[in-house]
Amino acid sequence: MHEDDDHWMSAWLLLLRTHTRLWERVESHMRREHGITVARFDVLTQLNMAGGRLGLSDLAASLLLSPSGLSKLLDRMDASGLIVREPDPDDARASFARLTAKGRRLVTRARTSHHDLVRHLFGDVLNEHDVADLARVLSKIQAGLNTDAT
Amino acid sequence: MHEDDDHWMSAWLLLLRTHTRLWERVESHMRREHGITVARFDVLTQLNMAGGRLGLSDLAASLLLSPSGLSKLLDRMDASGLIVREPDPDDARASFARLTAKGRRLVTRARTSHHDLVRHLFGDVLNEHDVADLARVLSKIQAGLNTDAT
DNA sequence: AAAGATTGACCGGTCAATCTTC
DNA sequence: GAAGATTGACCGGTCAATCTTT
Repeated sequence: MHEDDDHWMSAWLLLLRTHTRLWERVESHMRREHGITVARFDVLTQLNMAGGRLGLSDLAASLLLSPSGLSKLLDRMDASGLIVREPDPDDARASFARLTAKGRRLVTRARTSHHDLVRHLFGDVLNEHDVADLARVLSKIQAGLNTDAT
Repeated sequence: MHEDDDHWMSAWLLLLRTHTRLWERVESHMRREHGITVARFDVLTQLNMAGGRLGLSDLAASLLLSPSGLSKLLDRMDASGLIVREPDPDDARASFARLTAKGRRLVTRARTSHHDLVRHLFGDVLNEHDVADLARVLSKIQAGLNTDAT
């Protein structure tokens, strides 16, 4: 009841380590193959799924990103010609981000390759049972996070 | 066989999201309760486990951190009085990082609280079976990462 | 030449403060 | 006053280039 508590810590460290290594792999792949970071790809993906345009607040929420973090990311993506900002005609405080043609081309091209990589990283080593277990456990953790106000 | 491929992507996104939220929780806890970031706490923990002193290369490797990343982190921790650098008498190229008294006090104080938080985040929602499943699946993923040179 | 470490330029992110509009 | 967004100061991290020592 006292030494075995390390199970939780081991699980936490394993999760951290796995995330870091997976992230590195995906990041370097996207950079090498498409000259784009995952953060930018995620923005492009959200915009693409939303039909090409999305309000900044919605975008920030869907990306689990702070407003200021998004603002700066969009600055850099704007400078790279991947997106543009558009005013909201119904509310002068609000803005939209819109995919440029370049941004749309990039996300279209990168989508399949990214999908294949993830399938490779997970599918080559996990069976359906593994994936189900992973999803179940991670969902439980998330539920716990939403519940308690610690 | 074609629509079900999204299982891998869903798992990947769930892993990302869970990691992000857990990290935020732990980070804000450490900052609030101990005035320290997780990155710094991890350095202190490694040094403490090694008896107070560790070579920079070893430290970087154990933290899954690049040499330059560690160098800058140590600069900031040095400025905060948490560690000091020491020359290696046997190799003038190499350096050690050593815990200061302040650093040791901090890691000692924070250790229990950090441990309790992790036990809370995992232990309150997962049973032994869940943890075993999580560890098994994450280990499989890690093994796949080590194997392929993609 | 290779190894250990650092520096400069950059990316991505937070928080607190601010500005404008609602 | 609250909401949407941005800015400045900062943390943490990578990569490429560099310096010193081996």
